[in-house]
Amino acid sequence: MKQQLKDLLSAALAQLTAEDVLDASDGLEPQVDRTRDPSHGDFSTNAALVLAKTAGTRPRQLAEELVRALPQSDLVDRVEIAGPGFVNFFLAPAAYRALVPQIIDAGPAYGRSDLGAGKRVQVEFVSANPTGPLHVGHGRGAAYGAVVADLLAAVGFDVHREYYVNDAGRQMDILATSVWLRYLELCGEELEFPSNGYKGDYVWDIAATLHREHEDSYRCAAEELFRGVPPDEPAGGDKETHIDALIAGAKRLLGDNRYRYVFELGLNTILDDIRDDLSLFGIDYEEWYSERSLAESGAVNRAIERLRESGHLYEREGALWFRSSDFGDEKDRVVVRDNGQGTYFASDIAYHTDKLERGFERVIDVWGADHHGYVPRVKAALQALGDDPSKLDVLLVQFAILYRGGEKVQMSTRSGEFVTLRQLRKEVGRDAARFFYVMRRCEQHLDFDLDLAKSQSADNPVYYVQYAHARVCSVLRQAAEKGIAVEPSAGGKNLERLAEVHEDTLLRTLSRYPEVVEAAALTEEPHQLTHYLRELANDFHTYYNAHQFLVEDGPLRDARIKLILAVRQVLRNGLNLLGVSAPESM
RNA sequence: GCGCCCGUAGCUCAGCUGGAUAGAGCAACGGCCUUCUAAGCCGUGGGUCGCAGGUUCGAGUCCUGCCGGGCGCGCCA
Repeated sequence: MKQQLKDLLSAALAQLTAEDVLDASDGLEPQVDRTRDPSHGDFSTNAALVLAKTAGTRPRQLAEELVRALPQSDLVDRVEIAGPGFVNFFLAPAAYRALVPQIIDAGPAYGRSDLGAGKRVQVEFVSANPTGPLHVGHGRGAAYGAVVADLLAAVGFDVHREYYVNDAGRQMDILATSVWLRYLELCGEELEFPSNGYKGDYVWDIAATLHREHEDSYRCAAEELFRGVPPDEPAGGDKETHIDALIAGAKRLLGDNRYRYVFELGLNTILDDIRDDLSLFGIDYEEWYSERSLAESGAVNRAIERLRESGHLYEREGALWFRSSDFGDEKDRVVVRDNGQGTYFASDIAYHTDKLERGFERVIDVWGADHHGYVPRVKAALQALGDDPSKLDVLLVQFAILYRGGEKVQMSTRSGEFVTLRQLRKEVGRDAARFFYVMRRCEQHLDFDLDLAKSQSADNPVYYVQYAHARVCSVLRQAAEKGIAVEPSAGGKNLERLAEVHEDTLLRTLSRYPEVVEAAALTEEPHQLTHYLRELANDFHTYYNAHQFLVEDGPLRDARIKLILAVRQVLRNGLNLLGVSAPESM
């Protein structure tokens, strides 16, 4: 609808340009907006106000010219000029009613478009280190990224969902060592578990697997391992040097193959868990991209070489630095450490150039807001390598704070006492979790009220929307029991009987859905969709309470059933985009 | 100290990228079930849009400076 009005307006502007009322250079994109106040019509344009200055006329006078130049259309009932020079469009009621068969016929396709024209977009999200199960903090990025991806797909982009697996680096070595230490304990060795190790129960589980499959063949004496290792922090030492020494000891005592095996066992067990967890959360990826593969394929070295050749690297204090401050970063960054090891940043440079080399026209990274300081350096690297940094869009998601009984739920990752995404899903259910996570703008801190998410009441927005869907289904069941034939394919027949205010409101809301999906997709703001669905559900519940659907009057009944069929379709489509189920009964 | 994000009703948040008289939901109060699910609906009250300037026909929205809160400023990932 909005698009059709834009087309009409463009035609009028072209007409006025031809008449020399407007200058061709004025030609800006005509803007058509929904009105807030129904007395201002359905849509309005401020074109006359915007163009008046350059056209050298008064806004209201230009508005009159504009109205005169507007082509005739069945869509528009009448046009008014109001206020300082707004042109208000009042749409024909028939145009709204015609939506009902359009929605029913389109089915799941209603609201989808080809705006993206098949352009390839990559959305990388979650990408949590595979050092433990996903916790509730990851959940928000997961839900948010998934919905952004689905929205972009809905408006016609070719979307590639990707999880960057950080399967290299020290954190993984700490995990492998933690597993092995637990294994040694299972073998009967007595040892002091490092304060910086991973202490979660899942580490015991992986160790148990190792012990079950290989019994004592990975065992060595704990004294041998700990001999010469500098003291841990509680013992007055440094926890970092302590654990690094233990890692080195594990590698030495196990040898390459056995160390590798423990490492892989930990990685794969956790990765399988994450994959399973996300899948149960309704999230599946096109690709799981290994960080390690970047080093193994030489991509990291290639990226570093390209930076060197273009003169953006220098050596200092034994390390290799990237002069990112030349590209707006606040200081330069190390890419190769003095011990010869590449940094995480070096992998990330290679990863991001690889993304662009794979031909994505747009690359979206969903990160936790605590990583915001990292954005300038990645963009700097892309620019230094001659790539276009504007192709990369980093969406920073603020933290979610859980509340239970009005109290903050405490979380700490290392101690293993965190609340996992699995536990959350178990507690509030997938639907509530998915919905709550995307209810707020991503820049906004999220207060996640566990009690509310679980409550089966009107306060709970998920149930509120789902209940509207179930109610429609219930009415249709009743209709079937009464032997009332529903003919969704009967086109616009009887629809002129829809004349109640509640029906008007509902039709207007239904007509907005494609605009909402488009806006939510282009601004990467899923919350627009959750707000819309609540509104649509509200309009439906209001209608439900005000009018009987299964009335004696056959044609009226038919019209109303078609209307609520359309409502059901839009509720379904919207919930589906959010990854939330649309139950037939509740 | 520097950087990013936030500040709108008692609480949690929208506000369509600068438009017309700032909106929802909770919470409070008052109504509505012999009728398709009351997991619902209707009504009432509630605001210095953190503060001060600026930009213009027009600012909650844009620019500057303060104030308050969160996060970040590793050769960790």
